Amino acid sequence: MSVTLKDVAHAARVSISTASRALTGTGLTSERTQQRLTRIARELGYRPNPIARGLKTGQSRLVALLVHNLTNASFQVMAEVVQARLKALGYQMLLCIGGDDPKQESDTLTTLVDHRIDGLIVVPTGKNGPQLKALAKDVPIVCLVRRDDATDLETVLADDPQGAYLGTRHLIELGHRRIGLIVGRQDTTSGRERLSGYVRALREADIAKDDTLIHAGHFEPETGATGARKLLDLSRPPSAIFVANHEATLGVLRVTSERNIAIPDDLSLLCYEDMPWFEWHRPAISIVDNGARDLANLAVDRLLQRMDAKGNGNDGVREYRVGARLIKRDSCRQIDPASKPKPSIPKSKSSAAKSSAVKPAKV
Amino acid sequence: MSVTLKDVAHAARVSISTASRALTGTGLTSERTQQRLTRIARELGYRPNPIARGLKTGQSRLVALLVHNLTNASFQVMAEVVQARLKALGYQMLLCIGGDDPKQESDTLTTLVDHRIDGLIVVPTGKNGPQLKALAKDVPIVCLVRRDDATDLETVLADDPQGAYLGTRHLIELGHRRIGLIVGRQDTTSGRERLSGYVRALREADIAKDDTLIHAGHFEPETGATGARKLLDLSRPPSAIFVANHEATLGVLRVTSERNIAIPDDLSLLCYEDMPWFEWHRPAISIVDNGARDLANLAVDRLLQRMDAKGNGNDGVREYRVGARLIKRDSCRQIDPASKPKPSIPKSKSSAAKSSAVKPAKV
DNA sequence: CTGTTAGCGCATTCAT
DNA sequence: ATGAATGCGCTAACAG
Repeated sequence: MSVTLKDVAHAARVSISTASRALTGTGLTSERTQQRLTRIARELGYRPNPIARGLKTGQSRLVALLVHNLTNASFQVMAEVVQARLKALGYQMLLCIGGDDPKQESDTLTTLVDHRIDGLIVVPTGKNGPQLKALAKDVPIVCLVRRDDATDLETVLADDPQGAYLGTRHLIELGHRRIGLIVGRQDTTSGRERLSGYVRALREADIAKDDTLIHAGHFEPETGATGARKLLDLSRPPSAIFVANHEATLGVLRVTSERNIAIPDDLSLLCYEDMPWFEWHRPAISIVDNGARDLANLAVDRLLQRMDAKGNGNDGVREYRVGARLIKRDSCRQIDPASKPKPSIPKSKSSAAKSSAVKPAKV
Repeated sequence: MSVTLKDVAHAARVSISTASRALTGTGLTSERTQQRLTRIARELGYRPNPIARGLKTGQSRLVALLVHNLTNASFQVMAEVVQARLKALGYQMLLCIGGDDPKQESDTLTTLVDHRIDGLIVVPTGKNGPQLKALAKDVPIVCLVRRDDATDLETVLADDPQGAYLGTRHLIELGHRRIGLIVGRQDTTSGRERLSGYVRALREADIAKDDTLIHAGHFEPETGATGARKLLDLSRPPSAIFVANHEATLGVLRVTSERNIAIPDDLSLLCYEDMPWFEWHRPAISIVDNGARDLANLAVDRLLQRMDAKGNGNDGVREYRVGARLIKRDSCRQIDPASKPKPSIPKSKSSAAKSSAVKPAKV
């Protein structure tokens, strides 16, 4: 069917191994035969067979990306970035969707390794630590967005503590003191860290943390609906809601829409992780940007280095953070203009808002 | 590193070929050894090496899906559906993003074939017909969403003529007579067909087609912005706009937002292809649903059959259509309540609105 | 610098 | 029903 190395060698009247050497550019052939072979190969339309090569070398030129879904805009961006970067390097991306389900994740992981993937970028569920750890011996792995605490895998995380802090402080600076928080499951890295950032901002502003204002739940629209109702039904409802659970955003909007709550007049709304339509929504929704593009790029960088290093020495850095950024649009308003921001709120540090600030951080 | 067939055979004290036969379930082994080998293989944690198998069989258990991007909600759905279906059958999905760029498409196609993919579902740019045609000799291919006119490949299409017709008729029934259309490039299947559906509905209602009301352009938000401005700047602007170019929707919304045009009070808006947030937008956006899920499922069905058939006989059907469906929400309003819908407008045929109506259609 | 040889792990033909 | 032998296409020791 297709032309093989043998055909090329035959046509060039050299041995098959000379052909191999010439075409893989090992530099172990004379300049002349090198060029001659390259030409002949091109003329014949020779394309190396990655399967055969893989059987010999144990590599596949396949790199897998395992994410929870493609509905989340961050995952979309990551998939596009990873695919583009890898393709440029001659790798193909195997995109897998795990649905944040440990069972699926586990199954997928094994078949991926079966396929002898050369590398893996995974958003772990956190429930397959042991397996992940075991696989890491065979293939370079970097975790993305979430950490799997049962492993010591290299991990690229958003700076969620900082992002949630920035967002909350923004609301405080606008005069809000009762700020509802809808946040993700507390058994996930981002869920915990965003809560902690929120708490820190509150503390700095001397605002007592009120647990009735905090709603943690699964990464689903329904969580947002439930949370929003709970918060709005409070005897003293919040003047602002910080939706730090991206998936929950739609649910929150449904409730405010149902109840005819005007944003930002009746309620300020700040969300987490950008989506294209946030900007076009009326009012445009202010957000904390988690830097999905930077996250993906960094993950690829780290993976490539591991793939090159071939298990040599890692430099000891196990965790990387990508800066978050506050993007003010029109869904948050100033209230209580009489009272100025508390003096206890420190002024913005210039570095805090730079999304390009990618700093390795040993944790 | 990993346990091979040889190891299993050795442990079971049989030849390697017996082990192979037993484990692949060819039925050429005794029931007893069959079970014994299966057990031993499991105990040893044996996993067949797809690379080695592939070298022998010429198959890879890899199926590729080539789409333009992951921003388009339809492509997201398709990617998720295809991945899920394939995984259930033991295939891995290779997701490629071509950016609707012929060069990228061409490159991607060749590397995919290099990797000996077992099948391909592609949303063609339409500019690589010859290549696609050539590849089709080696690997089963089905086109999705768009047809490549230079080939006679099996193609799964949305019923865009019908969808655009339904949408336009809906607006007409609401009393609109000047209906703007923002539609895709006319060198694409969907672009042409949606325009034709619009024209047909107009004709049936005895409304003269007005070319100043039609704006065709690239699948980008910018097209929507340009088109909307053009339409709204008309001396007699339309009372409704049908955005049949999905990507253009955001651009249209930006313009209506900028100009403070109330929807549906000042302008009715009907869009094409659903997105999660359309439903939560205020007002909720009425749409024509192209049935992305059905499209993907049908494409997988077709591909699988081709992969099984192994180039035997195809049944002669080259083109399949998946029904479109009108979903009324809140972005279109009745105008001119005095004048009832023209008698010339035929009543809805029940079959027309069933998205599950998947009917093969020889074209 | 080049040719010869030997597998990578598996499926399969040919014997038995 | 099973074993021995062959080769898929390629790379890499090992010789010259």
